[in-house]
Amino acid sequence: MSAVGSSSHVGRPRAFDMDTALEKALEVFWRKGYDGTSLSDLTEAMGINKPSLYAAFGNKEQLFLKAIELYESRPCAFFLPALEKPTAYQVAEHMLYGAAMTMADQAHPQGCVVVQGALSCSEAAAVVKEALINRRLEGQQKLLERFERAKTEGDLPASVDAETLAQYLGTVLQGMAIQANNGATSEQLRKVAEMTLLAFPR
Amino acid sequence: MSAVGSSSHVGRPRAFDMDTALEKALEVFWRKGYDGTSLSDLTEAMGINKPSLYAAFGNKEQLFLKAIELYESRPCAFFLPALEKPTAYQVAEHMLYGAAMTMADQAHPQGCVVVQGALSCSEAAAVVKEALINRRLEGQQKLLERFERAKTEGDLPASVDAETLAQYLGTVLQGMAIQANNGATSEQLRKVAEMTLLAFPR
DNA sequence: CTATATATTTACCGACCAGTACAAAACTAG
DNA sequence: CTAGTTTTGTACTGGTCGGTAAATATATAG
Repeated sequence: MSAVGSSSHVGRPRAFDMDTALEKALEVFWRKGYDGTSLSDLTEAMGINKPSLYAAFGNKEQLFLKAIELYESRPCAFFLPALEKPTAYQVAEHMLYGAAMTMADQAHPQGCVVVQGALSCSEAAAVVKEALINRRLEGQQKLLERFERAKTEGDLPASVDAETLAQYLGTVLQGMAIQANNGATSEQLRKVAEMTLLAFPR
Repeated sequence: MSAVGSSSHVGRPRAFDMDTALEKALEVFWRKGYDGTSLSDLTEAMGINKPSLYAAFGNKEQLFLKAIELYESRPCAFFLPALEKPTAYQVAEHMLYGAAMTMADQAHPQGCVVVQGALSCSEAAAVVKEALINRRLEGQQKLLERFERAKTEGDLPASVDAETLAQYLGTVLQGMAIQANNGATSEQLRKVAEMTLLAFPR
């Protein structure tokens, strides 16, 4: 039964596109942080009013978490593919150059929303702060696992401390987010990436 | 004329110590950021009420800026002395180990208030955001000048790009602030500092 | 057409925001 | 003592915060 064919929705159709509205929300959170973003900021940027926002996304907190998911799948899309490069060195290389390119990109706010979205924040932001910490730690954990695999595959010496190596890389990547907020250009970040790789065992 | 001698203040004496009150304010701003801190948070932590705060410190913005000055003269006091070490390498070494020690210290909030006090923030925080960016850039500028001096003094090869070296060090130091917020220990940060120094020309 | 379901608009809620007016309190100067 | 000065506690301001109730608008199902 049931005609599939056309977009079969009962009731008044939504007058905005959820994905582009979420993009707009991400941009505001990215630029202003969770605490610094008001619902008025959001509704204005998204071009909708509050009841539509709440009906579509839950509340401010849930909207933020959905925006972070979008961030990781789009602006920060260089991360996961970099993990699949053939050697640990190339993983680090692609990660660092990808970050240098993305974080200073003038097409969106500078830095990384996972770093700066709720770093120091009010108690009202405790949930999103924890969520962002977990994302950062998960990213570093993925690096660690990749580097341990590299040790078994032989492209990283067995003597290497993979934990510290992953933490070192995480530190530089997160530091680049601050540098981008300071106004650093992609070219400057690329040079920092180069220097970072000098400490990387081959 | 005018008797100096005793504490010659006209009017009702202040019932709190401005310095310890400022310390308390710093701790709140450090933990919650500028946007995330309310005046109630501040007055509660400082043990005073709002009119006293405004009479003594101006307003929230000026209080924050004074707290940052205190931060740089106390918790972050390792920075300037590190610049006076005899070689560029030792400068970097002391800077990195000082940061590793300080940023994960459990005696106060983790990280660095100059990094995380107003990274992404509302328009109401624009002034303090700019002030913090300037502090970060000034710190990096001091590193740059120190490294250029090292080149003339010969303890850094003339071929070294001092600008990139200063930016690399700034990136790692700022990244360590994020790592400390992630829960990294001083010991972990010390290992990151060690690895950072591997890329440092001697 | 009617009934049902969803989205939109407007107007509102209590709570909290940064900041202040005012009067009582506590000190020095004379 | 009185006069002058500054800080204190209390109470309040207009504005904004995140979130919602209720009515209206627009679609589908039959």
